[in-house]
Amino acid sequence: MEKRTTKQRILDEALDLFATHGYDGVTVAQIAHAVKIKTPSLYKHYKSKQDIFDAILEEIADRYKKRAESIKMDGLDAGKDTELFLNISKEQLEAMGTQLFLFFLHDEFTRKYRRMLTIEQFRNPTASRLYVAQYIDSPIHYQSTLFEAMMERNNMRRADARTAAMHFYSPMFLLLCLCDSSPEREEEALDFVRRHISQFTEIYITGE
Amino acid sequence: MEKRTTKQRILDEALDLFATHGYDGVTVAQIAHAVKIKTPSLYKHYKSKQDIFDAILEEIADRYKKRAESIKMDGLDAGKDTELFLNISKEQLEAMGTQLFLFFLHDEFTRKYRRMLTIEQFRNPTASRLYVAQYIDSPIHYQSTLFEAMMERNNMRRADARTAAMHFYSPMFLLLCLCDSSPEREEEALDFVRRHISQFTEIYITGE
DNA sequence: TTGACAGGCTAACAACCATTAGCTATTATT
DNA sequence: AATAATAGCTAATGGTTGTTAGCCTGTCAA
Repeated sequence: MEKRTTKQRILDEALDLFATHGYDGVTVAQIAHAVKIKTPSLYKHYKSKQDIFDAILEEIADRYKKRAESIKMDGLDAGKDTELFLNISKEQLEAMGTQLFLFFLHDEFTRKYRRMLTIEQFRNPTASRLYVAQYIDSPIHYQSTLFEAMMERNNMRRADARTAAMHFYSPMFLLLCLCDSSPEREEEALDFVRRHISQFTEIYITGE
Repeated sequence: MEKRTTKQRILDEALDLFATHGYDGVTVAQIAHAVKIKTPSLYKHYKSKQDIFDAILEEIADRYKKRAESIKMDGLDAGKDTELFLNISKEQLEAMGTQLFLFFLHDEFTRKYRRMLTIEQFRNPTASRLYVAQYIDSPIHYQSTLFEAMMERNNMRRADARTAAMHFYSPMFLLLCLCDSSPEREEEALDFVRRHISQFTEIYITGE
């Protein structure tokens, strides 16, 4: 029963357009054309252009909330992943990192709405909140608790965990920005990610 | 004689508007109003709205080019700064880093056009090129040559210099993005910058 | 003094935009 | 079978947008 309703297709196509042209750079006619219906038919599903935009933001917020909850259910925050990190080889860690990076880079929905939030963050307070929460605060907080646990067990060089988290995450963030802007440099970015993780573990992770 | 010509004021006000609303979110009437002239008078100075935008991009490219040239004239790339880094205390380094960060954050022109490039990078190839060059490639390249020199003189832990450069720069980049989106968190970001540099030097810089 | 030009203005326009009204066919409910 | 609701369509509208035409005034060189 959960096919691919028109209402959902409107959101998908609108997101696709907003993600490169921004809210003001897209006309309702363009959205309708992408969905293959006539412009006025859009209004059978959403009461305005702004309403479509808001629905996309809501969808993003929902997905984020659900993901955050599922993380908290998997043991106290990063508890489960701490175990993983402890008994992992340097090579496995590198593979894990690149895989995560590739997911963020390639997953179509993730990628499109990251671009949309990047564009809209300066004029839409909700977009700004979501952008900061998802791409800055949340990853750093997650890595932070992970590293704190590892430091306590002496699996990691003792230092400020939040700073270490930033040292781990921010290169990924920068390379994600690079790839969003210049997708043709993906391979180069990936190479950077690998060397980054490798060098990070060499510096921060104790024992072999 | 180089007062503040109307032609230049148009660029300034247009940049101001483009930096928060994006190209499509700004009307020529808004620009004219900000300059305190009537809309059609704009066309005595620029032949179209797009022409105004292109002139801004050109101005950005010019400033960037000049800065790059002046760096290269100061000895071979980062040669001069290498000396500085060698005979600098940890505290001085920290102060230098925060000062540089604050300049990028507070300098009005720098800040506005960074925001504009952020918004326009996905639909304008020139904006994309400038964004990547100025905020990713150029800083990393600069830090890279600096670190290479320092490693050769054993002033720094030997490692891949480009990766080290990313470790040094990317947290600044992330925190700049944070402040652009949430200016009220500047103090927190600044604290992060300090701890980052402090932890970085502890890890990478040899000797005291 | 004359004349060219720069730089402002008002008036106007065609194109485009988001949105509404109202018709119709299909589907679901009673 | 009758009815209501859904979701598409065409046509139209009022407002806005970028842009042009053409007028007027002050400046300055010839």
